Amino acid sequence: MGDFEPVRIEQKWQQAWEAARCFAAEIKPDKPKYYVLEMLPYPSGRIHMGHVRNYTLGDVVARYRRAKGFNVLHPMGWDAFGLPAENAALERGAHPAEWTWSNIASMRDQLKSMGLSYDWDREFATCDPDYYKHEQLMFLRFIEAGLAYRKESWVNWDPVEHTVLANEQVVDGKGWRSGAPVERKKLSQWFLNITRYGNELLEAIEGLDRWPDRVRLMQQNWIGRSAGAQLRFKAHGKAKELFEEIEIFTTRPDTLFGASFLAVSAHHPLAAQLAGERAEVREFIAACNALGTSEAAIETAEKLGLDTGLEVVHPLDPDRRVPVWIANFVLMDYGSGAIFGCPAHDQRDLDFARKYDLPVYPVVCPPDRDPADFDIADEAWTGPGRLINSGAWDGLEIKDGIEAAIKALEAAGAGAGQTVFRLRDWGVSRQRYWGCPIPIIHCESCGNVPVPEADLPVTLPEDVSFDQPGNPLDRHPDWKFVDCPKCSQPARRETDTFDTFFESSWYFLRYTDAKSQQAFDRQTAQYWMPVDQYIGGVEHAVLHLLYSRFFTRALSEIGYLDLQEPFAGLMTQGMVCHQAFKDSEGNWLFPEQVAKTADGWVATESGAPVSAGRVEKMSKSKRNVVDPERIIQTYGADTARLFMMSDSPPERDLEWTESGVEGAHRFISRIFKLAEQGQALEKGGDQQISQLDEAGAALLKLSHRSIDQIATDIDRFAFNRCVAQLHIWTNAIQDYQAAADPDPALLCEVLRRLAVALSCIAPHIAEELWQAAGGSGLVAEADWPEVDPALLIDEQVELAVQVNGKMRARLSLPVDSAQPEAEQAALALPEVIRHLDGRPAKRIILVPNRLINVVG
RNA sequence: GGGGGUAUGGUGAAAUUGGUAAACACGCUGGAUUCAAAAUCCAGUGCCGCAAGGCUUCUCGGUUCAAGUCCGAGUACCCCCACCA
Repeated sequence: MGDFEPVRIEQKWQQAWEAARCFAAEIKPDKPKYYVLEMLPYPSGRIHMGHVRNYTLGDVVARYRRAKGFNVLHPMGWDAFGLPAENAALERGAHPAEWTWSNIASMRDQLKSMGLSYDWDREFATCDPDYYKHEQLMFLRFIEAGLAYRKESWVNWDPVEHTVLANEQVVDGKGWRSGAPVERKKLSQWFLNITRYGNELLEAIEGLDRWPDRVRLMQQNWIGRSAGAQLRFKAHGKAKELFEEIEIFTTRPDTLFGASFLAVSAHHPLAAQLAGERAEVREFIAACNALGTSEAAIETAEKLGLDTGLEVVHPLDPDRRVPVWIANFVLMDYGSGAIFGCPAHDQRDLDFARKYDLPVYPVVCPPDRDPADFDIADEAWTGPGRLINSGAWDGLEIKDGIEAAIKALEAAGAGAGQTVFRLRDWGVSRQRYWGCPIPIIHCESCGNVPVPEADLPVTLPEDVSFDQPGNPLDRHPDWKFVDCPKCSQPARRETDTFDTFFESSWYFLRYTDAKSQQAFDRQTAQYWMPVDQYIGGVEHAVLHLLYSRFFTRALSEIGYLDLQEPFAGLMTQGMVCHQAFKDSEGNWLFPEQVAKTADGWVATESGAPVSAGRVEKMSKSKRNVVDPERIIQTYGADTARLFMMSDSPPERDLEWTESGVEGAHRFISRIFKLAEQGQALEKGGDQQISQLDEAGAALLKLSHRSIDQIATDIDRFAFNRCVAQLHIWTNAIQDYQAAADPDPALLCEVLRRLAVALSCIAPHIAEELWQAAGGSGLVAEADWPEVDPALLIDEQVELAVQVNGKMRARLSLPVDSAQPEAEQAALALPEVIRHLDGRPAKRIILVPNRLINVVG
């Protein structure tokens, strides 16, 4: 056979799989279905190690399920809209479409070289009108159902990308992609009504039992439900000229008698109203707006307020007046943009009250304090206790106080119980070119008019220029000028496009029926959905994963399908990391540019010393990247795949090391040798495995156990254990082969079993092995081997023997030995006699087949 | 500030969920092979000790016949959210 040439072998088998159409999926009623999906990539141009890890994980699951008899759907496509294409256009003059499609072509080749078992017939790119036309129709249906609407609102404006960002896309007050501090701007925008499902999305998290707890918790926190009360303070005196009442939200209505001020946000309508008449208010609001939203700014920001001089009436005590302030720490977009301040039981309110010399009324007394002399110094009491100074509520626990307060408010017609969510509606308008056009026409007289269905899709014009910042669609000479579909008067197209998370919110449905004339066929989608195993990065815990859950519900509501949750199982993989290197001038160096010597790391070219930094996520800026293509060209895809699965459990970060890759390659080469040797063996055919000697019997037993254990391990995503078992097994096969008189029929049988198990992780070399050992057809289509339960049981087992809980000896006993025999054998052991030191055994604990502990 | 997680040899890690700690691999050491090297193969490798033996899962305490695993307190690092009323 000759030298091991991974690339040649791998291409050969990739062609064989394609010719046999091994991975094409279709509905098969006689098999259980299994939908494995990895988060679809953005076509940046080249695959990176994160992709390699993600798709290898998915491919192992897909190939394993196929062998186990499932009807597997495992598709791949491209999340092809997005800003990098526009940036490329700006920098290189390439049209975004051209740039994107050529990136897709090269990344497809790279993925194919990995030997992934995709049904490529279902591939699509979201920038294709054949894809996005369906979501334009969905959007119109959403509008009809009240799930999409347009409103003017304060938005997060990214000054670098010149577009609006969703709340989910603002991280630490900065754009998630550009990193630029986000500005506040008021714009008219399209929103999807995700809050309508706030409760459902929250409560259904409970049932997502095959999702990581971490992600479930993040979604719960993101949705952020809090129960409390909404209540209204009526205007008093001259305030009546300005407003009737102010509505506030609180989670602690029980502390209502502790209210010493009311504060509204600087963006509250009342503040705007006052700003019209008073310069000091205008100045204060401007100061609030200037304040950054970054972490540091918030930490150090002082609680600032401005007394409006206005007063309101306490809702449950008509004689009590409460002053109204404007405060910088009150957020307009949470609750009603106004709060009542109860300094005694809220630290922030207390700081504010001390600063502006407002009264502090304690209304909750801690359990261990006397109400008569309980006072608040500079720490608010937020713990448990009983109500005081609260009239009829005195003596109640907080929980009962809240209930009593809500009842009292309802009776007084001043408020009611209310639940508010942190989650806000999803703004989907983006002022960009490379996205799905929003199918709306703005008409002076008819308003926002949907593009008639017959006119869909609204496609992007190709002749656009990127010579200046902003939205090229808006600048296009004629694209936006159309007649109103209703009144035929000149009107204007919506020039915003959808947030790209719109596309990724339903692509998993399109895969089920990628050639459909509709978005997807309802029946077919119902067959394949939900996705049984979804795999991707944890960075999408609240963005894509929440939007997709919402979309699935929304699409069900408008009749596209009948499903609540799109992803039954979720696995979030860790990052691929590498050590970062810096030369003496502070420049980052690529791993290929450094070498380890006896004196430490040096630059290969100059020999100058290099400082080796932390092991961190591979990133272009720190140059600590390794190109998958180079690895595949050098070692082959099987090596890259095996390494990815070897050491770290999938959810943990993985450090890419050259020595680890070489270890993986060494193993693949050993398998190649096994295959070579297998070629020479006399094939078993129908011949029975002859009477086995002891070594043969042991190998057969190990083979059955390995198959059993590898199956369990893949089910649990314990791929590193699974690789360990492959090592143990392979070592044993080599030992058996090297020892005297191996049975060729047994070897073939064992090698075929090994080939099936191996085919999940290293599918190419597994085909080589399968063929050499006389397997018929392709191992990619082979069934998972049967396990003989009789071979999983030992006749003799080794038990640990402890004296007073300390390990003293080992003891070999027949399996399932009962207490009397085990006791007898243990007590006879010299180590036990010695450590008992003449004392009688008071108690003997037997853990069957595992351990015996003599207590003396 | 709130919520969550992690901590095991020189390194990545494993431990059937309370029952023989360190499987498997990397690295390292020694040996075989080689003119030499690479590759390959064999042996060793938690720590202390010549040995018998003792010690060891971040630290301290507890429960238990038995604790890496359970409980309490603390330390370090990581992640998410954050003027959320």
